[in-house]
Amino acid sequence: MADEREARLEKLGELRAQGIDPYPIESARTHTAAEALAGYDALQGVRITLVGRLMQLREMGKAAFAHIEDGSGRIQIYLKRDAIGEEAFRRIRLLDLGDIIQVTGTLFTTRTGEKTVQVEEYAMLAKSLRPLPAKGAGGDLKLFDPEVRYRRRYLDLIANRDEVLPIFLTRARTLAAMREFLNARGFIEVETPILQPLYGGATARPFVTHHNTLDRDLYMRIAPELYLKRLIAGGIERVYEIGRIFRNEGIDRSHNPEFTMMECYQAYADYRDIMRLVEELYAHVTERVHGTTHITYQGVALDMAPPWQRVTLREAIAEHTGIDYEAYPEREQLAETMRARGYQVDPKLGRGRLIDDLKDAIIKGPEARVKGPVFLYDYPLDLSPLAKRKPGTRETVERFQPYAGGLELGNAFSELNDPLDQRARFEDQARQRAHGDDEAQVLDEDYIEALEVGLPPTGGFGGGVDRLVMLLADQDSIRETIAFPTLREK
RNA sequence: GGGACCGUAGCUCAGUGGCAGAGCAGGCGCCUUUUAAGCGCUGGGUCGAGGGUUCGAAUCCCUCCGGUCCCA
Repeated sequence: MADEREARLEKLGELRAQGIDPYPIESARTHTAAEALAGYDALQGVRITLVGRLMQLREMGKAAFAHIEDGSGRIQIYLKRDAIGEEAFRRIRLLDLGDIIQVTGTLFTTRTGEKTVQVEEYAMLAKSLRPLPAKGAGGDLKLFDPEVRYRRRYLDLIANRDEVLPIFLTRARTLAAMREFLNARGFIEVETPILQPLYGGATARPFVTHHNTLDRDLYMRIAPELYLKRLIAGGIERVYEIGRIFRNEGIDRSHNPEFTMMECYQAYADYRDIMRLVEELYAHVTERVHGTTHITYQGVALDMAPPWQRVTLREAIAEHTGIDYEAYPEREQLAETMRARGYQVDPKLGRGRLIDDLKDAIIKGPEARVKGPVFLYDYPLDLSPLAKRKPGTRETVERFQPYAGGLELGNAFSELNDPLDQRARFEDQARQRAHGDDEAQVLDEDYIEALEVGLPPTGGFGGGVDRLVMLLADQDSIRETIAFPTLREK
């Protein structure tokens, strides 16, 4: 047959001609495949009805073996002419791999020892019109083309279920464990605007959209931060939000334009309190997902149990690169020192961004020395316009980032609550923007007004959920953790 | 943004200037405990798209589209 879809359409037509609805409403499952296998002894002689996708079919003249797979797993079925009747047996030729069927019968064990349903009746539940990825060596379906896997994730889940499904289960458990932990500590889950008149809370370019009735542009949020802190100002002392955020930037193994962020804020806390919160949160989530805090990420053993190592950014960079950036207070001095040690220096980047590059050099890539889990803390002020200055310093803020396995997991600080300082920081950002940095943050008058009403001393954290799932599922690409990652339009 | 590599049947892949191939999947036939079932026969291609070089292009060149990896 030239076209398999045509062949399947013909079979569909034959079913209809025989008065059989190929897409009936009713199904009547009594057990899942896993329940049938697990309850084999108790189910002896009991008529059970299972459903599932037809994954294999081996016809043998007057009998046929097949495997069906439901959400719980796979089970073999045996279709014997003498058991199902002449007419039903002839109808087997109208079955195709991929069809979703229902079988009723009793359990038995074959000569080769496989628990199997001896079918008495079967019915079509949904006719499949397109072929599945084919069996390869070992009898398993094969689908390797990443483009097909991401664009048509359903095929990926059908063909690569054992590898792919656990990742999404890890994702679900991660989210549930986060909420469990935060709820238990009195954090209130809230939802704040995704469509924002101004974007803020992070250093990134936004997606712009348009509201027709208001006839104005709105921005997809790049972070929920400024709204969550408004709620803290309103007296909700512990808040968190888990939701999608959008950053108009490149796509690579650790970046997707839309991704999931968890941000939490706690009044009357500072960044040291938040460090303890974060390490306990991550240990709890790891424990819930894996049953232990000991994990392996890309071959590196990590223990997520508190306390995590704490190293100042300055010390970490000095130890692993030999460059003490505090010794080079001017941008050009630092740039010269970096060039002398073989680092590429982007002439457009300011001093803070150069320090950021040094940080990446010790964390990411094959040369990375810092495996973690670790908190790097005390960051340059000009990179952190929403963080509070460290007492006794001029250019350092109370900020930290957790890292594990080379992954940047989040960002936290003692929140800047001085409205006058905040205004000055925004104005500095505006100057950086005027110098061509289109990721610099924009001044948000309404947010400053909230600070003027009064934001208590507050510690906050924002963490990437997708990256945490990468860590916990031992995946090296964020695309494996997102059901439908962003791809170019084909 | 730069570089390298990849795109051939439903899937996984060979083929690198001379008739478009294999395994599995599909179709037909045989087979009543098989399980990568087996045996026999068999259909299936815009070689990502467009342009160029050549007597001749899946193969060489250019542009574009999509993907992967590395770098920024």
